[in-house]
Amino acid sequence: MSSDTRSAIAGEEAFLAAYDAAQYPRPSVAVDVVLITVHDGGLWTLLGRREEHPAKDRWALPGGFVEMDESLDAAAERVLTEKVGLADVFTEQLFTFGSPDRDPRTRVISVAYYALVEPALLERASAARGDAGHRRVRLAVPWQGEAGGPVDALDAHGSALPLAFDHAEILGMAVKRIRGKLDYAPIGFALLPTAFSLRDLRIVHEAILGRALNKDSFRRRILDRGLVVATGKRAAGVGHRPPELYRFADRPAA
Amino acid sequence: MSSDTRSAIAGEEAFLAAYDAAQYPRPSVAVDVVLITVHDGGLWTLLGRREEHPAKDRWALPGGFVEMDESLDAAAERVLTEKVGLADVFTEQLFTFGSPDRDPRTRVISVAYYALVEPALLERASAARGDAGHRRVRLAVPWQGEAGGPVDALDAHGSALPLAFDHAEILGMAVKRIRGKLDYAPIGFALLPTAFSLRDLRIVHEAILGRALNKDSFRRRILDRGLVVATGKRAAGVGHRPPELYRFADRPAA
DNA sequence: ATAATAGTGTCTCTCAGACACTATACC
DNA sequence: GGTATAGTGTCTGAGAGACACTATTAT
Repeated sequence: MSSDTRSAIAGEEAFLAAYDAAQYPRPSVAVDVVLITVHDGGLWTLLGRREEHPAKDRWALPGGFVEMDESLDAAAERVLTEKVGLADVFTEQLFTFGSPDRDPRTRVISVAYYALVEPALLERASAARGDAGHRRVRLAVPWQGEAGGPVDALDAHGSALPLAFDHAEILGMAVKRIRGKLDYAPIGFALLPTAFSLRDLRIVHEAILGRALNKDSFRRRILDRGLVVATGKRAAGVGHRPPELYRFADRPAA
Repeated sequence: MSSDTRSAIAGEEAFLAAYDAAQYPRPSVAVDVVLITVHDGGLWTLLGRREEHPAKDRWALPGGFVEMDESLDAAAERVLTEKVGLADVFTEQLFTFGSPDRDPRTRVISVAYYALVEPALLERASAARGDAGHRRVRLAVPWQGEAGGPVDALDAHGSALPLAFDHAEILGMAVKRIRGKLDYAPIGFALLPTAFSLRDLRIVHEAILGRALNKDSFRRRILDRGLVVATGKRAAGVGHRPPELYRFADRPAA
């Protein structure tokens, strides 16, 4: 090690020792997770009714503050495990929301994530922790394509639930991102069980895109890309000719 | 106003008055801006040599801490004005980087932005504030398509500059995002002056994508989409047949 | 047998790449 | 006139939509 390098490191150590992290005011940083599933031909997410102020009695995404020693990804995973009871789920960072007044308590910057999960898993996780108050709710997207904008969450009667903070915007950003990504990334598979028919996959795509797709060219496009592999099995008891079941090519057979 | 609503608001006010924002440790939040321009057939960005610890003598993106009363977008704009001397530039949020150890001082979460600017503007801004130490440097992208990964910044001799913190990752994310967005968003125009030839636009696209494009089908694709309008003017003094100059259809003629 | 969906074959349309050809300003 | 690039016309191949047709299972 050169003398130059040694003195440079000593300089840095001295600097760090003298650095006072508390000298500037700092915001709180949270993660919020948009958990998306496809069920009954539509998009659903998981929301919890807030029992405390602020935004008491409004519906909010599962979230939590980022610990000082965990990465953002780790915080999102922790929220999924602790608040929803889900692990090993496809999760990606979405966008960071940081309006100064988005939370009335104090400055809270929220790093939003989205996660994709098959309906059966979400159902099980949601039922197992019903006490936490999280409920699966249907999304109503009021725009076409990738226009973007806030998205409503509907209760069982089809009325829009009151959402906390800017969570309608976060939901909208999640839908926009997933729609855009569907074209070139194999994200449909994260929303399906290991074995699925091409019809299942098409319904997932249609739910994400919010429009009907051509049955024949969808089939050909998916098969031509080689992303799915036939399992040789067929669905049973469907009331008509049973479809071949496929699996995602990068996922080992069950 | 109902009695219920009144008491709910009183409850929230009491809650907020009692809320102690300092009870949990909080990270610092910064914005870093990847300023991208196309020049000489390649991608360039603006970096400054750090004069202080940490990462002294390494090269860093222009950035700064987020003030408590400004939005993230406003912080990015402020960095562009104060540190680079640029205003009214196409700017979008890129990604948020939050590894616990990315900055040795303390926990710093960085919300990265990218901005697109035409080379003449950047040259002027960079020259006018040469004292700040920001320099335009060429980017070398070591991967094809949208594979992603860190990106090198080269000095005048073509050697990679030592970059501060995780800024090589941030640069990589910016290139990846711009490559992906080029297909469906009219971002090429932000990198060109008001009037430009289709050749200029193609060179911008080629620099972003890192590969050559077919001249004829590029021309047709751009014209068919109706994104550009002929100005009726032609370039002069180019040593060969002068091309028609176009302008972006959504931008008024100069 | 009927209903209902799975799955195939084929035609057309659009679009991108390839390539040949003409056009035009500067030297 | 030579050179370099602008710009056009046309062919081809890939891929998506449309549609007719056959296949197969449950009832």
